[in-house]
Amino acid sequence: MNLRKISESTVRRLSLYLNLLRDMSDAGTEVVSSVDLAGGIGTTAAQVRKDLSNFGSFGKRGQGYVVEDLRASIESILGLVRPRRVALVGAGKIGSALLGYRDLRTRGFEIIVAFDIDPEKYGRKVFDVPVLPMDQLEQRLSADRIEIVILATPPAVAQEVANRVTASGVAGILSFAASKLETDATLAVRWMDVALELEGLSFLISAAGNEVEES
Amino acid sequence: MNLRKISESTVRRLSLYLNLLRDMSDAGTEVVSSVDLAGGIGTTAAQVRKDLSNFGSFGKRGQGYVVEDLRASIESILGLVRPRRVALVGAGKIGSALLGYRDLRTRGFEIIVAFDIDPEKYGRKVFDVPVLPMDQLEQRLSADRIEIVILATPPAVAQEVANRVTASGVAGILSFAASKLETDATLAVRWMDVALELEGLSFLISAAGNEVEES
DNA sequence: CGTGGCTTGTGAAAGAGTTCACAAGAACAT
DNA sequence: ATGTTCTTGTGAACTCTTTCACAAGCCACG
Repeated sequence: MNLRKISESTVRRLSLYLNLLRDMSDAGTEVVSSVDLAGGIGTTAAQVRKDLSNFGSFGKRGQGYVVEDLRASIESILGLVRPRRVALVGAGKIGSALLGYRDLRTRGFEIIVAFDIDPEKYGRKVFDVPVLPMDQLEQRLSADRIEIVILATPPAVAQEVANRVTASGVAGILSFAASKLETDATLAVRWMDVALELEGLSFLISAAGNEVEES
Repeated sequence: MNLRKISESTVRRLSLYLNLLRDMSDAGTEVVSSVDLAGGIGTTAAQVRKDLSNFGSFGKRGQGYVVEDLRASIESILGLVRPRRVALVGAGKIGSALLGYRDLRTRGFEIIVAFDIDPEKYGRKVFDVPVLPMDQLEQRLSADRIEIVILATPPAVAQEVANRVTASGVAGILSFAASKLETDATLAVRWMDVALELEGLSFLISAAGNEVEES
């Protein structure tokens, strides 16, 4: 084993393996091979083994991997031994949808609290999560030991919220605002952007027509 | 110029350039250099030029790129000359949020129609988009010449819907269901999964503690 | 207890993607 | 015209990721 730089693609695949392993676990499967795992997520067996080999040796030669054990190992690698404490900023359409999204909890993320500027929105609970006014942000992020913030605000205020969040001990941000965020290098940031994914599809669709042209 | 295999990362960056160029266009900026573009999305100037060089030559040496022209060129590359016709399957929490998400339209995607199995949901309009029962799916996908389907159904039915969609001339699917989809190779598919992104953040957060260990 | 069938873990090779570095223009001033 | 300054476009070098291929190990069965 040898912990170096782990690539983003490897981490992404670890998540996919984990999903698969949880399904297998529910289905009662006890042992799985790298071929099965590869087939289940659409990659190669060698890739699966290389991915895992970054973190140690989890299988038995000639046998494969014990589903429960590998599941637990990957959960540990991904830092999911206990539920992660998450907060949501922006209880608009997307934000509210996330509050009701039960899959988050089953996959190890607990939305503890939400924030919004709009008095129409704060002061009540949405799907059991209290929505608070923005002026309580810093205070509650620290008090509730929030690790990750989901940013579902209009793009115009995303940067400002990101700044306030950074100062409150939060370690990661998942942003639904397309705009780039300037943040402290210690803060992990990811983006989700529906339009960007659709643009990717649009490109593939057009390319299918135009095809290759060497020059 | 030389159209080969374009990498996913390149396409992703093209989207980011496009966003930036639209903002610049709105702000009245007329000319932009590869350095500016790189700074705006967090990459290097060489990368910007390499990305663009896949598709032709869009700038003037010594001068940079004309914002309006480059914007139009990238829109054309991404197949966004006219709005893409999109349908939504599953008008639940996430689905409804998407129907109200105006950014989609401004970025070139028009949700023409939505579908749901639940009689409580179909038969009305949500944010001006008609929600229809599932049994009209194939018929309307063809009639409305839908190019892309957004899948926001429970994971259990995602595969079944994907099958029905494939048979209706649709070219791409954007799925919010974590599960893998078996589809025709001609169909372009992308996934969005909040929990997967959170898992990626969780990994980075843990890694920050454990740090590197060479062996 | 040895042989055969199977699957892991991993160096080495191949393939992709990114960065470097510089020649080829383009505008402008003198 | 000529020189200066600036920025693109692009081979070549480099780095990172994936694939290949095989020794090492485990189990079952005779």
